[in-house]
Amino acid sequence: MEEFAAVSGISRPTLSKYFNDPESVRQSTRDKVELALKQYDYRPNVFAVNQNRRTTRNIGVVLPNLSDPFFSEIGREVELACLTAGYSPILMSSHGSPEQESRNLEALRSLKPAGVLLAPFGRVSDRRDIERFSKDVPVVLFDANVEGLCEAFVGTDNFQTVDLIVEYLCRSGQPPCLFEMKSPLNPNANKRRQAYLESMGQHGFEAHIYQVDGEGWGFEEIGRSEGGRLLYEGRFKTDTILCSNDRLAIGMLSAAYNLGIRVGHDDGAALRIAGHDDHPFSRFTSPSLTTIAQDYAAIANRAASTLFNILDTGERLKTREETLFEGSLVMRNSA
Amino acid sequence: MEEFAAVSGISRPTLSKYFNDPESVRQSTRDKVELALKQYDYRPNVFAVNQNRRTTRNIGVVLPNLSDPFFSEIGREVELACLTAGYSPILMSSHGSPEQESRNLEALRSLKPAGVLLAPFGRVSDRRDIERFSKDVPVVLFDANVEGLCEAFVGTDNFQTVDLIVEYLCRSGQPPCLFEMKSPLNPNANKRRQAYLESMGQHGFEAHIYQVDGEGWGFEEIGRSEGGRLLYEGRFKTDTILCSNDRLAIGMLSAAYNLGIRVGHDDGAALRIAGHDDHPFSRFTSPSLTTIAQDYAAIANRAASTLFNILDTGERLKTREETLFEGSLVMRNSA
DNA sequence: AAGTTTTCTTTACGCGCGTCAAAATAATAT
DNA sequence: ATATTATTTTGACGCGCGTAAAGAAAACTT
Repeated sequence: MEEFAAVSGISRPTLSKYFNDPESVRQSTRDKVELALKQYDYRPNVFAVNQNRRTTRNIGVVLPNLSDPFFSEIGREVELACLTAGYSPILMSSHGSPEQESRNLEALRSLKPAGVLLAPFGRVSDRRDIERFSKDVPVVLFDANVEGLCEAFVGTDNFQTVDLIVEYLCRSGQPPCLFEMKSPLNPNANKRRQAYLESMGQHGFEAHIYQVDGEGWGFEEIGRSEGGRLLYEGRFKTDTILCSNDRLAIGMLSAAYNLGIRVGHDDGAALRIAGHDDHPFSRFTSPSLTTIAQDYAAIANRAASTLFNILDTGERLKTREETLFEGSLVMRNSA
Repeated sequence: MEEFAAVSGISRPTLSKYFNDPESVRQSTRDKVELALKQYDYRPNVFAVNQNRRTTRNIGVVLPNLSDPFFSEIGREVELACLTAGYSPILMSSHGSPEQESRNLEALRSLKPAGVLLAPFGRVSDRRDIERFSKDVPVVLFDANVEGLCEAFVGTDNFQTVDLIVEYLCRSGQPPCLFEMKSPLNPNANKRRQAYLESMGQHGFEAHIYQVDGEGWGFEEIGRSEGGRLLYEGRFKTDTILCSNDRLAIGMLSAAYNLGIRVGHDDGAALRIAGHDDHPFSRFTSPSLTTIAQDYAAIANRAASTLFNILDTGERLKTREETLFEGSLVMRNSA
């Protein structure tokens, strides 16, 4: 930097100022720097820069599971938003393990991130770890909520979306049963169950909930084996099944196919299956999956901009914000 | 560190030595440090540490597209291998864009990584950028090769895998046609075409290759629209189609379903479809997809250990290594 | 026990940059 | 043209650690 200061004709402290914020120096000097920058391609040493700053321009992006295309897509949106705002996103996947989530936060700590965008596991997350971390670093949650923690939460209004699809299913055929896991990892699943009950009540139909065992992130497999078993045994009270998420639905579609049950909304079909999330693969299932599309982009951008606001003003939010976006019905062939 | 040296009764330089490599100090002092470590939870400042080292213990892991579950799974394996070996993986996705790949390498440069594990785009990658980067940092390629560049390449033997599935298909029914994209981004696709031609020749059958237009990473969509068109027009010369990868096959299965064509290897079926890669979703398609399983774990671990060897010895490989693992046939219901 | 080897302590410098205070300069206002 | 304000320069210190040299201490050898 010393050398670059020499050749650019600008003093080192001013250069330092420039690299921290180009707008903070006079136009004429900015031009000089940028001219020299073209000839000598100097770049400040990341480590030296960050050593002296109390906080960096890094943003931690922590996702529960990158192997799930849902998260990798929303992660991409978030990453992009960080880049656009001049921050450096650091992507971390917790690989389906809440312990890894805590470890990721701990690892982030030493990178002194300016803020963190966290899609937590929810109920399974270690509340204390998240709480402790968010004391030191501003955290905005998205996708899954952890009640009362962190600066803000951005997600989808499950009551709106579930009502949307329940209403559609009731209107177009038999009222739906709900198919879900017995002990959902995800708070959204619980919201959706409540929403289902509420919505069925409003429409004057009896609710039927089918909960199956299964652990971990193998939703498709659970949907296929357990959902298939229920189908085989003829346990569902109606011919319409609303799955708590698309991955369960994908598994159940697979099971139905193997059992020779025709799924769809046309005359020859014996079963309707619907999902939730508009998973990237849901348009390629056989038949294609009727589902609810969450507004990935809106959620990601709002979460990011909420965080950037906190960072810009330099002060935490006085009251915790919760923003819920509406989803939309995606009508395909399975229901 | 000064303070921690005081309370632990160890001099600061020795502490520094300990943190660089705990094995490098005497057992008794190691115990003292670790005892003190429990009471005072001191951790060296990452940035200060890396500022002084010419190279860090960071490993860049660059993948072409995290939205593809194939890559996210192999990425996970690689990450794990790095962690186990005591390195810090830094995951980067190029989001389907070769330009982003170059940008990722450029961004990695300032993090002074000890080495990089790169799954390149292949033909579309910017050879010069990769070449220039690998001059400064040891790079091991995996999944897709870039001829002659970097220290080593680890992947799958497409000639073995394609021959395996071609042989199976020929033996169990009509010989397969090959379905692929016109201008594949990926060198593996080209290898597979060659392998298909070779294998068909060996088995004494006529080869039929169907190449379709389409750009980008929407393989499923291309498989469905273009593959569906070919199916609809009855263009395939045999009733067996080998898709260049699973994602194309998934799209084509979807198309076949929509056209009312029954896919499978039993009597009532009119079409057989096979894929390549054992994509995480291939077991949940309708019907489930017969395909080739690559040995993700072996590839990831070999790529990682090759890199670690280079880092440990401190010297580049004299001759570029190419390691190809064999894949295995996964017989399911689609063929 | 004396000599040898290994490991540790002391002391000191430097990495590349952020940042502060005082002085110098440039831009703007009167 | 002079006073005022905004910006830059000079000079200097410190961040937290790696690392080198020389001497002290501990461990091992025979």
